Amino acid sequence: MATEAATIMLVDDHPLLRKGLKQLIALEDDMQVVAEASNGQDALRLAPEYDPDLIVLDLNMQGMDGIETLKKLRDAGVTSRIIMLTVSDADDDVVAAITNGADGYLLKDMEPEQLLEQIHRAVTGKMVLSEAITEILATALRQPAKTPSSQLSSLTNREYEILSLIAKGMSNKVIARELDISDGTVKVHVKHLLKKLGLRSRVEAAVWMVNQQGEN
Amino acid sequence: MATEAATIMLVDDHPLLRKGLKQLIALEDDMQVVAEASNGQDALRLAPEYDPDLIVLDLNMQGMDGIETLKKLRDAGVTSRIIMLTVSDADDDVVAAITNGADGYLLKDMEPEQLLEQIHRAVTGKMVLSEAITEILATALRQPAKTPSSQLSSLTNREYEILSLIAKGMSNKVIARELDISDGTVKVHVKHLLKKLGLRSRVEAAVWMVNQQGEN
DNA sequence: AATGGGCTACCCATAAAGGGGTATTTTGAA
DNA sequence: TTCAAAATACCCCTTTATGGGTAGCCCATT
Repeated sequence: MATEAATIMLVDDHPLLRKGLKQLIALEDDMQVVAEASNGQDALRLAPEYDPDLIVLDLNMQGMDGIETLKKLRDAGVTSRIIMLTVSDADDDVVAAITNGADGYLLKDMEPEQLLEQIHRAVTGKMVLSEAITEILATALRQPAKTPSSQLSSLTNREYEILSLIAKGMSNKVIARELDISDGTVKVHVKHLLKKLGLRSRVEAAVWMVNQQGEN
Repeated sequence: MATEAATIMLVDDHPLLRKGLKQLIALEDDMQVVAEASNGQDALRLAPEYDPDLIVLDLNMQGMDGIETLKKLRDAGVTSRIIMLTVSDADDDVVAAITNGADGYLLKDMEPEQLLEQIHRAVTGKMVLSEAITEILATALRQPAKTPSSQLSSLTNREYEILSLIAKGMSNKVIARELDISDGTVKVHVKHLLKKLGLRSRVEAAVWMVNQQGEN
């Protein structure tokens, strides 16, 4: 990476934005765009093929959204640095992105020079965050009660109940019998609670919950 | 104990369950709840102080679990009769409870009347077991070989390593990449470690491991 | 009356996990 | 050196889990 130019893949469903970003990056002789994708599926296919140093991922895409793509990329073993690029500064998105393995979160309304500089920093392994984003994260961190990544309080009673049972190692079927509801319904609650907490599996949920309980 | 009401201590981390059980016992004029604890530590402190005739001990508690609490109580010289109350009918738990000095093992899904009757029997010195439990014990007795609950020490280095990663919430695929082996091999190790520990799923394994780590 | 959240339950699909087996290679201890 | 355990990797199969959708019902707020 020292002598060779850093490889970058762009993932955005707006051709114009990709083109602009590509030209912007082309100005730098130590970075080059080696792949482009207009959706999550293509990104998943191309990432392993090109194994870029950096992936710039749009958060707001049709179909598979950025967070979802991010998750799947990490699941697929992609170790490239990944920064999210978006117009949105929704708190939840930021937290979800970071907790799902994003290395940065930049807003599209940044000045091009600044954006380029941040991409530089990202390539060198630093976590990059827009100023507005750092505030959001800082705010989230200042609230000691609920952890940044996940709000236990955002769960409904039922979801919390089911999370507790997961943390005892129970399967959906067992939980269903325990609560006297169908296992399909349990699945729905699990689905929702995983999304709310930004976790990828019941195992993560169980571990997280147990640690949570242990701390209090 | 003949003329006076039998004294009982409840140990369960669910306040609701304690309350319900307490009210249930309050219906009987020959038994009274003299102490309550929501965790193993409190139980260890209160047991010598109140020296109850009977201790009803929840198996599935956060932090120090029921089995561990049971061991420590016996180690501390507590001679009260102790019955385990639980939702779990995991074979190993039953065996572990009995071999560690429990005088009974009841399931929480019993009918209240039946539960009360069993508690009565326990106070009078009889060993009480849920029906489903007796079968498990019988089966276990037929296989004298392997020791009760769970030996971390019986795991190979690789198995322990993988168990630790499971306790971090990782999937087999992720673990495979982490250790640079095939995910099929990870499955084999998981299979073996679950069998050795007498657990039914990676979630149980994760929870068990996290608790294990928290205690040490 | 209308809206929305929460709970229930199902549909569909794919991915992950679990449990049995065989087999090769490596490693360490007898 | 010989043997057994450990680690690796695959085969088979079934079960669980996950993620998307629609939809009805209840209840509270508007």
